[in-house]
Amino acid sequence: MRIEDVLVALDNPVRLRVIRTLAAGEEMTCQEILPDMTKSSASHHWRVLCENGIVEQRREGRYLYLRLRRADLDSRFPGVLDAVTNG
Amino acid sequence: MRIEDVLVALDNPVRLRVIRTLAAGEEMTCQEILPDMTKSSASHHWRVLCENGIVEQRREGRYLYLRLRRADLDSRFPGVLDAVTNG
DNA sequence: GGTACTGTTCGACTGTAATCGAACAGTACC
DNA sequence: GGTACTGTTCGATTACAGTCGAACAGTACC
Repeated sequence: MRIEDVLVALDNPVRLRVIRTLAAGEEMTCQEILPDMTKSSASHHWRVLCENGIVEQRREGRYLYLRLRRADLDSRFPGVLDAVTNG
Repeated sequence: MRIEDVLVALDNPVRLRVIRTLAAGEEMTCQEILPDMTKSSASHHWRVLCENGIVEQRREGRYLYLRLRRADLDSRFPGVLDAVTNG
């Protein structure tokens, strides 16, 4: 988990919104998080968030649940996630 | 000082290198920090770093000294700068 | 004033990320 | 099997950031 990758994922208004949404509650389905966005665009952001270690997925039937990797991020880069979510 | 702006400034390998260089020592002249880069390109990065609150400038004759705004960043977003500099 | 230096600004080019629609794969349910 | 839904992948378009060279502004020093 490299800070460079985390920063790539964080430097985007859509992904920042996703992270803040996930930080507020528990795991959510993709459509719950970005209902207004095209599925292809949203899928692109899921991939970036996953590959860069911000989020992990859980498949349940045809639904995909996203969950913030808060513990991993807090232990590896303490303060970063708080800075993002607290503004 | 918004976290969004800070993240924009941090998501770039050149600027990350500048920040780490400045974090190691004290204030430095522009040319000391990026001796290998075109002046116009370097100047572009100074502007981003300044406008987004990462760095402050001090003019001395024809030299420009850059200094990391460590105290401001640490108090506003504790942990972020450490995450960047410590890897 | 003239020369040498530091950094800025401008225009142009290039590469890449974000976006979309359409086609697809997988699952659920009838 | 057929239909409906979730999310992925592909190709194409668009917008923007990074880069460069050239011209410029300001300072220093002779």
